[in-house]
Amino acid sequence: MPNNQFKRGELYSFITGVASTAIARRLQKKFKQHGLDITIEQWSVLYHLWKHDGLSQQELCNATFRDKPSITRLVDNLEKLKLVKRVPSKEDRRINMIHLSESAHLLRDQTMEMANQTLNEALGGVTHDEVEVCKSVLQRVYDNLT
Amino acid sequence: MPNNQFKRGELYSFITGVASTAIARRLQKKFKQHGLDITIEQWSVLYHLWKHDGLSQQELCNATFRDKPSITRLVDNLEKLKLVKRVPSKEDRRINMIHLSESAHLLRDQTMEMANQTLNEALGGVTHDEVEVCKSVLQRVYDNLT
DNA sequence: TTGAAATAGTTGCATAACTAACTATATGCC
DNA sequence: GGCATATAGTTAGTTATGCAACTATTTCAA
Repeated sequence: MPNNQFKRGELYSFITGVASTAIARRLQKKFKQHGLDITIEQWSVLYHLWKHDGLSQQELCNATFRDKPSITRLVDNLEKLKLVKRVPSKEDRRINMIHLSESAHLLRDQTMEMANQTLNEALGGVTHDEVEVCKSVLQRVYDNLT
Repeated sequence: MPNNQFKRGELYSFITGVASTAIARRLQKKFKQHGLDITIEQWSVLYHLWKHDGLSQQELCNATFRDKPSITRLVDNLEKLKLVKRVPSKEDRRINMIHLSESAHLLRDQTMEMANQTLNEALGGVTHDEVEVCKSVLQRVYDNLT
């Protein structure tokens, strides 16, 4: 058995090791099975644009917990796929507003259904309250490290 | 408020967005502030070797929830840093046993103290029970997806 | 015993992440 | 007005991740 020295490490190892990649990988696999060839990270950006089209890159950074270079490249790749378009703001020329293309809009329902199905599967046997505690813990850990 | 269609997406987005990279990167930043210049992923491998030296790469895959190429490359980089050494098994020549170097042993106490301190900080205001619920939810999500 | 299947590990390719350094535009103080 | 500072976004360099295809070794069964 590990001694006390390792207790915190267990939790860290668990949080970053389990939750992150397992869910993402599974979702991405499902996407591919359905002929949708985008990465889970690209999906997470589209996800926020589906909720609110025309977000700036900085707003996408905040929404997805990513830094600016990460969003720059994700938007690059989404533009290559013709799913989004950068539109410079007229009020503030430093800002790019990211707009969904027609095909990105069409992708939405299909993708949402698939994602919800997979996430329901993943959350089988977990109560709503437990989910809330889990989210709360993760949020506080995140905030504590800021 | 997002409509129902987005409820699961919120959770997914939260778990993978927050827990995975955001927390890991912030921990890594803290490590760096304390003069420890290894990545959080390298640390997670060392962490398991500190508990049990001489694990095979496959055992490290299981322990860290990573695939084989990831471990191959992490071990590559740890070897470059002279922190570990691959030792072929005599019983089964397919297997590499990963052994800690002297400097890796020396790193241990210093690192553990710092990691525990940082992780305690990260878990400030979170009760033991909440942590247990969180771990339990993540474990079940992981199991559901396996 | 020999050949198929399983297992351990590596390599190539693509995407993504962070840091640091950079450009361009906007803001605000003197 | 003009210069310092802040903000939005990009680029370069390093590390990490996933998948698919590969080699080498072991196991097992016809």
